[in-house]
Amino acid sequence: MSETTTWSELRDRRLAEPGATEAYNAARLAFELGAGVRELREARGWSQTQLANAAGMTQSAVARFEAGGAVPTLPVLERLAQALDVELAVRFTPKPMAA
Amino acid sequence: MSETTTWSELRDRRLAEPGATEAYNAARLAFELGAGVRELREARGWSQTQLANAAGMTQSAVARFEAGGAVPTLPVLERLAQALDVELAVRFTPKPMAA
DNA sequence: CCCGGTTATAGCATCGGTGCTATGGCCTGG
DNA sequence: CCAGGCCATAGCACCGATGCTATAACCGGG
Repeated sequence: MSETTTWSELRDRRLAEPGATEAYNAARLAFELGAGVRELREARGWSQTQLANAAGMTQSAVARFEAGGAVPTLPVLERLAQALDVELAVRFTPKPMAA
Repeated sequence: MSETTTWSELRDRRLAEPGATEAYNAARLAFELGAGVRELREARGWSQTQLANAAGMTQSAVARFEAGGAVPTLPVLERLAQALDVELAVRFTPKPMAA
């Protein structure tokens, strides 16, 4: 994740346009969720294949998701949560304090 | 909808088939999120058109969303949250208790 | 009675996530 | 060296959410 990747390019471009931060935040969410799933999965000692099987998908789908390759949809998140035996919480919370 | 088939019927039916609860939960999430957005919007005294404008979408999209007509995607939720000046929280939480 | 504002719904095009198969690289154990 | 398990990626078809315009229903005030 260094400056040589297209990541920073994309981010800067998106941050440049006003009101484009949402897409960036969504991508960020995807990445964090992927990392979270990976943690939960590894904590259980499962392989991607096992989790995929439990969640009704294939290993490639799990890999893509954990890599943050796409912003996941709520049904998929729900299935993963169910497979990992955790609860998926999606809610609007009052903003902390920032600008 | 409330003529012969009731909500609880639908729920029970879906809960009956194994592995179908995810889709049901996703739909439920869509509905709850739609209601939540409606609350936040009305609390600000905004019209669907105003919110749509602020969120970079059209009134019809907001209406569809509030009606729970489709399971929203994370980018859309992020934009709505930003327009409503709230934070969108999506996370996996340890399950309270089995059911 | 018409008009402006608001919400709901339909129809349609497009974009993107999902699901799948297949493959390659990597490491470990036999 | 070879076999097997694990992960990453590519390519593709399909489905569904999104975005749009247009329209209907409703209600308020002029």
